[in-house]
Amino acid sequence: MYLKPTDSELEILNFLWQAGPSTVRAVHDALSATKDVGYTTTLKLMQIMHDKGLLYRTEQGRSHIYVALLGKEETQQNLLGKLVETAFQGSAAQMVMQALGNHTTSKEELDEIRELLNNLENNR
Amino acid sequence: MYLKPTDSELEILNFLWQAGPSTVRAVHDALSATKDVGYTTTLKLMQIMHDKGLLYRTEQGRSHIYVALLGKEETQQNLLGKLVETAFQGSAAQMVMQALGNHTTSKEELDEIRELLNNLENNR
DNA sequence: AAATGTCTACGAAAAAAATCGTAGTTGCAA
DNA sequence: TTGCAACTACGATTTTTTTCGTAGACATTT
Repeated sequence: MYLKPTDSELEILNFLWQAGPSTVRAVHDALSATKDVGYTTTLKLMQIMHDKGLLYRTEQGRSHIYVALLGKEETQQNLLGKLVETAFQGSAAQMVMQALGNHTTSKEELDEIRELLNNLENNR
Repeated sequence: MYLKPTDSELEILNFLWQAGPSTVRAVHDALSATKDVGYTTTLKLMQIMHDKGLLYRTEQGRSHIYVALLGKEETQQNLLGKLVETAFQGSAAQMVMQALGNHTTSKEELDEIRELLNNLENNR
């Protein structure tokens, strides 16, 4: 069964996806750069995530090294799917239109998307 | 300041967007078709949403008629923007690719998106 | 008029998330 | 060896969200 990470958990996962296996200290230092939060809060969150099976950890001297057990793409997929369902009545296209219409997207990115569209239609 | 609706609140908003001004009864009947929840729960939620300024209401005899104060597109935009930021590092294109790659989208929808892409590039 | 049904209001509890203080361990430096 | 720094564990609290029971008001039915 899939467990939807909370917003705080997602912040931690994001860091771990980008940085790879990390200590609580490393995660906390990164988070506290943008957010006012105590060290033990981050620690506790990561402990809870470990309990839930979202993170794996190994001992490293007197500290722990944590690793994300959820894949980045897998998680993005889940969150996205949920949003499409709950806020866009299941229409991914509807959502895509909104996203493209209102965010600034470079020509390169648009081209990339166009290519994807072509592939999708060809493989239909 | 924008208030992010919770998941339950979003369900109610969805109904109101689709059905227009409605009584608690109407909302509840719709929700309870797919979800097991008591009438007073729906009532309370809508009262809270009213307190928060998410819903407007008028008296109608001994009941109330509720109207969504948040626009549908505006809300979709907000939720989407937040997801792009928190789960896709701000890249809408990245998100679009994931969405299109993994959801079933009809040829018509794909064509519509392609057209949007063309317009976007032309107006650059 | 009495009983029944349908509302709202309101308080409170339950559940889920987030926050943080304190205590205890261990390594390292003075 | 004493003290400081960096960890974890854990309990408790706070905040947010969800849920629902009870009470009171007002129509409608019998």
